[in-house]
Amino acid sequence: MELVEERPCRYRIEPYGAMRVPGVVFASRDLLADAEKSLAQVVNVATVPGILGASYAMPDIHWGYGFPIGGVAATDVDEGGVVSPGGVGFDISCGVRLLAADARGGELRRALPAVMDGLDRAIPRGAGPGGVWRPSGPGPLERILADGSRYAVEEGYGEERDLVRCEDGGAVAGADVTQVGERARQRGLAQVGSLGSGNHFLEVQQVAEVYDTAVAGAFGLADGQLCVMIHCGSRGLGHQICTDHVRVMDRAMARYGITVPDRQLACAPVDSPEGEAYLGAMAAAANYGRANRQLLTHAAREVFRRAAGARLSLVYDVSHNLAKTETHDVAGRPHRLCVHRKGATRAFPPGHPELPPDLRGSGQPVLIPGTMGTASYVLTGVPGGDAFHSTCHGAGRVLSRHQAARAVTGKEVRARLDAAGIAVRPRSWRGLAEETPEAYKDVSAVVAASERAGLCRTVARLVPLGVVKG
DNA sequence: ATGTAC
Repeated sequence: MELVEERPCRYRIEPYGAMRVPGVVFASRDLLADAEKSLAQVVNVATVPGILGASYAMPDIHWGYGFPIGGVAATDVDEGGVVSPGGVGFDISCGVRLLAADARGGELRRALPAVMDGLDRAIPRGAGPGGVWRPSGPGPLERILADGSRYAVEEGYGEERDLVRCEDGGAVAGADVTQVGERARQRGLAQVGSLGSGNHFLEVQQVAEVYDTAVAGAFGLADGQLCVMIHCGSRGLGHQICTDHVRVMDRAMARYGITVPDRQLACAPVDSPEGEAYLGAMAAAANYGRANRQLLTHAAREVFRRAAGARLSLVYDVSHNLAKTETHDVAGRPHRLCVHRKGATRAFPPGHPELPPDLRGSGQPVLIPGTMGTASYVLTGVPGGDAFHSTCHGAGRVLSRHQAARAVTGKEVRARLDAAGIAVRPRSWRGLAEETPEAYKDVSAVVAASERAGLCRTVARLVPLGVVKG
């Protein structure tokens, strides 16, 4: 694979074979060590029908199902462009929500153990069923799928600002609940308001450094401020929807004369029945994901109110696993695109019409969850942002779960976090070992490369005080 | 990521 360095942190793979567009990789050489398999996936994605611009990879690229994680691919809806479930990923609408407390870290130091104990009891997590809210039947679940966190707020689990500061105002349009299968519903019913496992977490954090005071202020953040970050997705419901629709598309591809170099790139035209069915189900899963984060927000707020007398206000909520219909100028003409972001975060620039009025001047908040025990970042979109206004989403694994669990025990990880002054409330020792920081790339290097590549600007760095893990 | 295998 030949990577041509166009400028710092921007490499190009010239089209060859069935590639319709080049590959463009934003990263430093260091971050691309051992990236052979995922770069081959960048090349594969460049062959999908209707792809426009390039097959993009973010600095945190790693191997995924069909499409790389850290990949962005936009297809032209009006030119036979396809949608692919593999371009979104199994955890549909996995994303991050950041809340700012009306207190500085130091002010709550004495209350922190009680807050952590409260969160330990209040936040359902780990694999399998269990959530803060059990819908009373199919009716309420359908409302969650159709209206996302708008429904949760309507039911009393939030406030108006929670919708203003959430991507898409709390709910993606176009959810089609009839495309959510029975099995997905069954799995979803039991998991509303739960973290899940793996790299998902709820952290109590403190703003450790502000790089742009004005933008941070517009977001509602200041130096020393206490925050809560929630990283989770659509649990078994999104996973089941992905499984179901991949199967349908795998069978339908031949009918549309589509050939792809890897069956995991299964796709269908955006305007085909299969494409519309997937997008309708995907939107429903996205709404489930937002409602999930909203209900966890409510649970965390109750804990902070009781244990510390503190309020939590939403900074932003943004997904990093989603396909969106967006209009972008390409070669001087607006195109209606299906933008797949898989392990990549939308990063709208200042002035973008879809931003709420109070964020128009600053750009969209981009939330980057760090590895357990390390920093997380708040970034913002920039004018002229490349890759259809997208940037990185996190650190990215370098050790498999098995390798990580062999390298360290959960108790060792806990001891290290304790020594660093970070309170951890794990669900399992094994899970803690699998998430040890050395299993991941350095999130700071990922963020630095993203900024160097011109994809975003760094606004603030947050460090954890307490971690709630699945 | 995921009822960590259909």
